[in-house]
Amino acid sequence: MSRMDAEASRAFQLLVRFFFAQREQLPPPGDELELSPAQCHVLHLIDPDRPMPMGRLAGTLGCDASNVTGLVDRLEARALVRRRPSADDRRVKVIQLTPAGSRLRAQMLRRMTSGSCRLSRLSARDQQALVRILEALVGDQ
Amino acid sequence: MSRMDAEASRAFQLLVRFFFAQREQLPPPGDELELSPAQCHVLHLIDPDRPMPMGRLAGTLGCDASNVTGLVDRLEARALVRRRPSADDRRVKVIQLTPAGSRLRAQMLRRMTSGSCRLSRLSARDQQALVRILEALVGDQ
DNA sequence: GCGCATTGCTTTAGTTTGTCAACTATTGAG
DNA sequence: CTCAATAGTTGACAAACTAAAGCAATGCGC
Repeated sequence: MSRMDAEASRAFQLLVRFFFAQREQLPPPGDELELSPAQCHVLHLIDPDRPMPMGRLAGTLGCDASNVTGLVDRLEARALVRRRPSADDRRVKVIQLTPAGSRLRAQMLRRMTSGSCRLSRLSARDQQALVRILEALVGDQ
Repeated sequence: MSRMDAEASRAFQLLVRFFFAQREQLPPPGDELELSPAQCHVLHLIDPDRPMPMGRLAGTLGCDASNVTGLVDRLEARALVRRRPSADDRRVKVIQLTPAGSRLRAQMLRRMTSGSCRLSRLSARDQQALVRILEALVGDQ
């Protein structure tokens, strides 16, 4: 394994570890939030101001479309999300946060990135560097 | 939301996106590897030279111990992993890669961190910075 | 030594997550 | 209009996960 690959391998390992560590402080179990990790991700991905078609959701989550159907079913049953037919294409259904969903999302984001959280204990410099590097990694879109 | 929190929130969002993007290139479906994401993570976490007790596995994955039982069951059924009683404490079972498991792990790591992969397209400088920051984040252990 | 709470793992039962294949409805190309 | 492609749903099933109960080993207090 070359020098670069070793570095990449280590970075990858650390990213995975960080991901799981972060998961711990996701849904304080027994809380009224009570969202599964997958549901958190869906909620996280939908900007309150920019509803998202289910297909794009499946694409971003890297999973089957039929899986998204189930996820959205459960979120819709809890009135956190609404299916709306697209004006452009009647096959498409756009997922929109309800006010309750929007509130819950904000609360979740606050909880994950404030005070007690690992991320906010980094120096401002390191936080910016991290964001810059990650943006390069995901292609920014 | 303060300046710092915005940065942390963005970093978190990017991390999740990277995680899902990376997942795409995990198990080329229909491949002989044929590992589920969860199985990949277990395999990834076990260093061939340093077997790991199930409890620590559960801790790192941030999931219930009984879940790890199932994961290890399936890996053991495919002879990628072995349960061995610990010498120190007979309650503990340490998980050890078999030669086949070790080979598969190496192959997986190679595939995820070489050439085509996003991580290896970062500059060496950025790779090192990323590793340094992530180490601070996960506490290094 | 003896009790007794604790720890590490498994089992059972139940939900959620995820895949695949088949289906419906809509779209768009020819 | 015909036909292939696309968006989403359904049904059947495997895998991932949790909570609760249970078992064996540990270790602490006495």
